[in-house]
Amino acid sequence: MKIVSIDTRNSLPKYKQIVLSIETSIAEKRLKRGDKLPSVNKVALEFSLSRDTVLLAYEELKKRGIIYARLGKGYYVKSEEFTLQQRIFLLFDEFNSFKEDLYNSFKEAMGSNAQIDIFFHSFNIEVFKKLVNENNGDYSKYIIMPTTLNGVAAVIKTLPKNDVYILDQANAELEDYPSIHQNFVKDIYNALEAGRDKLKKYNKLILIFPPEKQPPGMQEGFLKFCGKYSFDFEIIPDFENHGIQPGEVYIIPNDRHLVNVIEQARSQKLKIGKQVGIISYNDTPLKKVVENGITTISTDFKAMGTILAHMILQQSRQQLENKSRLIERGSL
Amino acid sequence: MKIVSIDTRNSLPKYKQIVLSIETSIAEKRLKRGDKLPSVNKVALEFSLSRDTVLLAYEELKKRGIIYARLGKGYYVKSEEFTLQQRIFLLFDEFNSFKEDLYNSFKEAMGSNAQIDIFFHSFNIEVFKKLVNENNGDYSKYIIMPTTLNGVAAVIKTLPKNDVYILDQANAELEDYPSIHQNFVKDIYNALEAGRDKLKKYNKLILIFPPEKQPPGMQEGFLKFCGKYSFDFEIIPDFENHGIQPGEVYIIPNDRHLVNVIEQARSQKLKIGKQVGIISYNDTPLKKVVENGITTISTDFKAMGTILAHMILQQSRQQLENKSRLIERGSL
DNA sequence: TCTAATTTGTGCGTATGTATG
DNA sequence: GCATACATACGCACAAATTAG
Repeated sequence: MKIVSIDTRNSLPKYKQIVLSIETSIAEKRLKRGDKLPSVNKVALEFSLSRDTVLLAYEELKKRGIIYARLGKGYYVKSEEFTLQQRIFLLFDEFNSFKEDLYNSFKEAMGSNAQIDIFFHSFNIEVFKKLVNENNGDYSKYIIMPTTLNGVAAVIKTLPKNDVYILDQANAELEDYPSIHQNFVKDIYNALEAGRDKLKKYNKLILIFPPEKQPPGMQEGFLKFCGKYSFDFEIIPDFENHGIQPGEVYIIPNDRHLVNVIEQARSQKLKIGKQVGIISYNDTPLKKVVENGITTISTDFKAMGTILAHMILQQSRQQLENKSRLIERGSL
Repeated sequence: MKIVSIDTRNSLPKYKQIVLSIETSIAEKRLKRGDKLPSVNKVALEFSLSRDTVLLAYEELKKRGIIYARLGKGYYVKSEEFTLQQRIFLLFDEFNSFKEDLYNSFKEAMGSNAQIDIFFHSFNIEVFKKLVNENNGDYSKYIIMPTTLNGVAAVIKTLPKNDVYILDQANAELEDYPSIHQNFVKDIYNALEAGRDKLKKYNKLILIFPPEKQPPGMQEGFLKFCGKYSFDFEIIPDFENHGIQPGEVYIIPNDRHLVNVIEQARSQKLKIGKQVGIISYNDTPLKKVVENGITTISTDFKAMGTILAHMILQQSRQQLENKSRLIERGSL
């Protein structure tokens, strides 16, 4: 990694890019107090810049007290303590309430020295491509939630490799990038296993699974569990006027379906938690108090945001699985 | 074929001819992403135009996201796809689930020919100022939710006057701008009046009101209603280990407090809708099925988004109050 | 001690976009 | 449409300090 790097596509003024890249080098400990910076002439020559542009950057750093000059010798690092302003590109799939916890905890953990811009691709690859292309070069970090979109890997690879983080979904083509994601296969399997004692009083598992929006791993883990423990099962894409048979357990990723199932159960006078079981995805405060509480399989989005921020601040590059658990309540 | 060409006999305004000829050049691949446009001075000189005319054209192209400027260098092609007629700057206060409906209905009603970028000021005037300044000039419309921040008016006034829309809050200093907002005073007053028959079986109204986050009008309307109909009342900033007396009605803008109140009522074995009343703010699907349904005062955020989009598409400049209503359910 | 090469420091001119009146 | 001040970027010339030979 070089001390100075500039990108002509970047809309940031060149002298500011130089300032930023030197600050980054110091923050990442590639430059330490007393180290000599590359000379003005060298930098100008290497990047085909005017001497004055480089000079402007060095003067700026001098003004901020980060470096000092010795006439006839060179520029040297004076201080390692300053706050580096980060600009973060955060690309979500869609606007929904589960992003709220993630965003807030991420923002909080990044502290005041980060500006975070949020974008949504809405499961549209063209929008995805456009957003990535148009913002490439303008940010210090790129955090991307690719979800189940096809063709994302090629687009992501056009971004600066060291500044990209993958959120929420693992993907074979993106395994070189640091990431924090849910393991959907494992999560649903483990959750069902954790609730197996309670599942025994039911005789059929039904997954409400609209395939475009939900990650395929969910289905895979569900099938794996049903196979292993010989449960009768069904996968339906939607819950519309679907009568409920006593002894069924519904696994419901979407909250609108959850409301439908509860209302249907009530209209059939079926006791939730006795004759019908419900497992919902993603915990929200209200689920604690619906009926006798709704059992949820829940990834801790708050933790996801915090861990992501730490990974960025400490420059660690890991592939982490975000913890998920079964929160047992009265509905199972 | 030149990049820019204008025809004085043409009735089309000169700046629009420039816009059109550059768009054509891009469409015909004579200009590609990253290419430099002829400088403002050159074009002005070549066609004997005022610098301002050329500037107007280039600014128009910038607003549409087709080109961008590098200070001291020139204008460059940013995007080769410019089916997008509108680029919209949407500045929210904070990320929360009620924005979801608003955003989705707005996006839907704007149709495919709009790109919407979302930002959050998090109730911080410095962040607000920075976001507005940095993006001033890059968008065709600016939609802003100023909330209760002081000093926003001066910042907003730096934006192009005809392209600004105010969301969710009215403000005396911003009354010249088109807006769609809740009338918090009227909404809570009318809602309570609508539910007055049911309120009669209770003897005290309690508003849980953390003053920093909630609009002051809410408190004003509450007090007005209590005064007019001689209700005993109390305003508390938080609900922490607050014992419930039978006969109390809680008006709860925040959902975490809602959960606390429900749990407290249950632990005191008080029947919600009989001995304790609850009115919650903002409807969500789950509130239909909590207890026997939670009565909510709810602005239709979905309608707000749709109306906003229509206002923009039809270039109407009105100050509208968004409709709000009391959704009566079992909790009152 | 002299010289050449390297480096910082200073000054001036020109071109371009940005902002304001 | 015109004028003016300002920020960014590039290029050239020259002075002053340091270092290596």
